[in-house]
Amino acid sequence: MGSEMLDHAVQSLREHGVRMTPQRQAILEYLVTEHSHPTADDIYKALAARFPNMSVATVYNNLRVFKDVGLVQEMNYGDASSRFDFVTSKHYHIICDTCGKVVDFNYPVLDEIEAVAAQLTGFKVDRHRLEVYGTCPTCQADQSHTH
Amino acid sequence: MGSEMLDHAVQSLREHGVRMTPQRQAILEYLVTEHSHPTADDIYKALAARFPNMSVATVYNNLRVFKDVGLVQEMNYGDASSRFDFVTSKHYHIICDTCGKVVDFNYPVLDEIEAVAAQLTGFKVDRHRLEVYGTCPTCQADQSHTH
DNA sequence: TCTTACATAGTAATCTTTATAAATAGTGTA
DNA sequence: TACACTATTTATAAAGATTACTATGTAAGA
Repeated sequence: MGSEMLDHAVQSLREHGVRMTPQRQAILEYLVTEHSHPTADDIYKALAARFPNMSVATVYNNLRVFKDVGLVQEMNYGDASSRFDFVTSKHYHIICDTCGKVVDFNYPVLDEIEAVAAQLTGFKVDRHRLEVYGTCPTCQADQSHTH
Repeated sequence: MGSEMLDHAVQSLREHGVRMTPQRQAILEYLVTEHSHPTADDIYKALAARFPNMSVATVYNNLRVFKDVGLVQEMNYGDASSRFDFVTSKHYHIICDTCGKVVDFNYPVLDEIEAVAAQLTGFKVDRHRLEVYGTCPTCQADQSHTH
């Protein structure tokens, strides 16, 4: 299941003339396997055991490559580091203000707002970005206890 | 007109126990007057003439204060600096991928997606964030010339 | 006016991300 | 399989944005 997505991703990279290296493979695997919306540093730390000499720059380089090929989506919240999400199907994100957890949820793609924006502003629209913010169930529970 | 919003903002700050200083006043004025979605550095540079000794930290401190009181919204795109927008009425933003220009456009507030997200994930929803990306008319023209 | 806590200035420090250059290692081809 | 070409990695420096810190200054109420 995950392996299928991985194979597809590798093939997609090959078609773009991107070479496969062990580090690249590992970063990709991590993104496919974990659904944790990791930061570059998360990935770096997670793979430190297998690749003690891997550079942080390698993580960033590869994330950029994946992004350029369209395999990965970069998300940037406020002050913190960017988070990276392996693109599977169309979904939006909801983010916990307290603990930072990111959860996917499905919702029909908002094509209409793109059309309206284009009409009102004269922009040629490429894409949009939508995120919902709030408090996750866990943090809600914590808050009522502490209170 | 702008003065009314300014007065209201100052009053709102007073109610939150925030002191008014010349620097704070100036930063607030700038945000109300300009509709340019400035970065912290934009503001710093714009006020350098009037406040030659003002620190960048002061700009950041005040922007945070304004944000905490709800007067200002912080927007963060990819790698660049955060941009700050004085909150007037409900509107969304469209951003040019080429030159970075930010333009407001009006669209009915998407309350529904908040409700759906809450139901699907169990989050207590607070707000959402929506941005459209594309190419502004100016950059579209430039691109067809260069081509 | 006096007092006190908050704000500012100035600077150092932190954090994230990118740039650079030399060393390394994929991948197609002979 | 060996070679050559070039992308990739590593290591480190550097850049850029934002925050932390501390002494000094100042707004605002008594």
